[in-house]
Amino acid sequence: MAAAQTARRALPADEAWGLMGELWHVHRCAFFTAAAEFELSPPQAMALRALPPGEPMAMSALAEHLRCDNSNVTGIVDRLESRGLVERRPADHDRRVKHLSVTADGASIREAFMARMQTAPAALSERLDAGEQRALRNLLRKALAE
Amino acid sequence: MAAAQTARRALPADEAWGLMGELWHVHRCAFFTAAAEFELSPPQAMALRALPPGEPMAMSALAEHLRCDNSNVTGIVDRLESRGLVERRPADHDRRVKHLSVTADGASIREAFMARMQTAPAALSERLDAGEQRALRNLLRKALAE
DNA sequence: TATTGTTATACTCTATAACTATA
DNA sequence: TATAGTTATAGAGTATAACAATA
Repeated sequence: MAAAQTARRALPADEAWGLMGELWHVHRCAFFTAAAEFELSPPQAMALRALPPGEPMAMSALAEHLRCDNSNVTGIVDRLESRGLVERRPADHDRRVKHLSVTADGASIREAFMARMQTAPAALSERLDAGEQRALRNLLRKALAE
Repeated sequence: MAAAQTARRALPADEAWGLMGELWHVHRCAFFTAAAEFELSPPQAMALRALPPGEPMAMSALAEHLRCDNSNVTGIVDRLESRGLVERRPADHDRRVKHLSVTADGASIREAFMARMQTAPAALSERLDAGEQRALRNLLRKALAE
């Protein structure tokens, strides 16, 4: 039992996961910084990211995506809507459901925000050479395939 | 300019970073779930993680680590202290400074929490074979060296 | 009756500014 | 006077429960 735990803990995947935790920290800070630049709170930024232009989403679907209760989404969307970044519309098939979609302003901020987020930190782009970067990308592609 | 941006965007490191964003999401959920299991709010869990047993830390240092204002730390530590997980003590060299340290209970919860967090998700431990896991670990070690 | 979204409530996190107690 | 931490205040996120409109 103890031996099994030790073996489990010794998996390179676990150490890789721990190292990714550090990158996670970096990513987290990058996310907060980028969100603040656009005057978005973290949940607002997550919501905007979850709303690709032209793909309306129900409030409950957004709540599921944000992993929070429906009731929270009301306030988060209220604030995005008051800034004119998203809009609500009753769904055609069921008038209880409200469909969210990004406005033109929202789409433009969304794109700028996501472009800002997609630049790798120096740890990746400078400390790894081109071949190593490709190797890392390929391993992650495989891990996340499907 | 546009060409340079395109070149920059095409770096494998950027794509790797994007893929890591997905893993980040997984890690984020794992973190929230693990924190909730121990009835810790996310900032409380981050604070506990920042306090290795036997290494007291000033309130302001913890604030810096959590990247929030000093005033927030007061409340976060209040709640941890009321559960008996950490304790405050005026520092010897300067009685304005308060040193935080985990109690025995705090250290035990901290260890369990961190053990819970260090297990890699299936995406890493099952979809990659042992050699690939080692390769991933080595690349991340290099990226994060020092 | 069941479901979608809202409202009400209570607690936590967050930043700013004013305060205290030390230095 | 300058600094470490606290308190006061206000806004935002969170969950639970009760509610409205619709199905």
